[in-house]
Amino acid sequence: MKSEPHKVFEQLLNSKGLKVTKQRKDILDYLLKARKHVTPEDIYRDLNKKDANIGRATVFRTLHLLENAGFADKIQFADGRLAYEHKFARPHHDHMICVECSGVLEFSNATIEKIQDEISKKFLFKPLWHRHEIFGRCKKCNKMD
Amino acid sequence: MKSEPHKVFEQLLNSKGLKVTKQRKDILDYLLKARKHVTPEDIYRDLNKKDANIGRATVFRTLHLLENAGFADKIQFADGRLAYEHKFARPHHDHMICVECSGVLEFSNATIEKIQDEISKKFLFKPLWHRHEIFGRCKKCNKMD
DNA sequence: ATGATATTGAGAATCAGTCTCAATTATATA
DNA sequence: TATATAATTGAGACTGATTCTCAATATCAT
Ligand SMILES: [Mn+2]
Ligand SMILES: [Mn+2]
Ligand SMILES: [Zn+2]
Ligand SMILES: [Zn+2]
Repeated sequence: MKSEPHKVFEQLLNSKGLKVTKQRKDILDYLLKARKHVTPEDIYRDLNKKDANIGRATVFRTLHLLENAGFADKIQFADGRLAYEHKFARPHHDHMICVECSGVLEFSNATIEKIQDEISKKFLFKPLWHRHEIFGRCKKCNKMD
Repeated sequence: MKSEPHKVFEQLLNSKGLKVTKQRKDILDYLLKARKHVTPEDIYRDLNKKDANIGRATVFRTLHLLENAGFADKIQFADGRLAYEHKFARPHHDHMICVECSGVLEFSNATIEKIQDEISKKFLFKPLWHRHEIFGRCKKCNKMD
C-alpha cells in the first residue's frame, strides 16, 4: 500500500516528466518517518547503512526537488547547518531553536502571520515565504546552565 | 575626533584584554559608513583597494568579535550569502529580502515582538536573539516580473 | 625602550554543496 | 516482452565560504 504522500509525489514527478526512482522514494520515505528535522548528511548516512548506496548529489538533488514542490521545508541551526522536514499534512509553523542542544520547538501564531502580510502589503513587497526563528536555550539546557 | 562607536568598541577591547589594531578600527569604520548590508567579501575587497592589505581571516575574526559583542548583526540572502550591519544607535528590526535583486527592506513591529516573548515564556524557552526574514519580490522586481 | 602577549596575513585545510560525465534505469511504445 | 529514448544516477572533481596554522609583527603595560 502506497501512502498518500508517495502518491502525491509520484503525481508531481509524472506531471513534470520526471521518473519515479528508488532513490527518490527512499528519501521521501526517510523524511516521512523522521521524528525530527534531519540534515542531508543524516539522510546520506542512514540510507547507506542499509542495502543500497545513494550518492550525496542525489540527496541534495531530491531535497531541492521536494522543497521546490512545496513538500519540504528547511531550517537552519545556530551554527549554519541546514535541516529538512516534510510538509505533508503539516500546517505552516515557525521555530525556536536551542543554541545548546539544537533541539527544536515549533510554534505558529495567526496574529504574527497576519501582521506580516500587512507589512508586506504596505511596502508593496510580494512575500513568497518567510522564516521566523527564535534562538535561545530550551527548558532543559536552561536548567543546567 | 573619535566617534562614539569607536570609543565604545575600544572600551570593549580593553575590558577583554584585546588590542586596538588598525584592522579592527578599519573594519568597524567600514561598517559604520556602509549604507547597506555588506558581505565579508565586500569588506575584504574594498579595504584592500586602498593602502593597507588586510587578510580575509581578520575580516571574519573581527566580524565575529563585533557580532558577539552585540555591535553587529547578520542577515542571510536567499542564496545563503551572509551580510552584516552595525548596531550602533540602531534599534532592533527585521528584514524583507528580495529574491531577485537581494534588496533589503527593514521593518519592526512591537506586537510581533511582544507575541514572540509570550510564546517563548509559554515554552519555558529563554530567547537570546531571533531572525524574522520575509523572502519575496520587492516592488521594483515585482513590476518587471 | 623593553618584553610579554595578542594579532596578523598567507596559504593550507575543511566543509557543504554543486558539477561533470559515463554507466544505469525508468518508461513509452511496438 | 523487447527496444529505444531520455532522465537519473554515483564517483569524484570542483567550488566558494570559512576556519586553521604558524611564523612574523604590532600593541601596550611597565
Ligand atoms: Mn518544524
Ligand atoms: Mn537591517
Ligand atoms: Zn536545548
Ligand atoms: Zn528586488
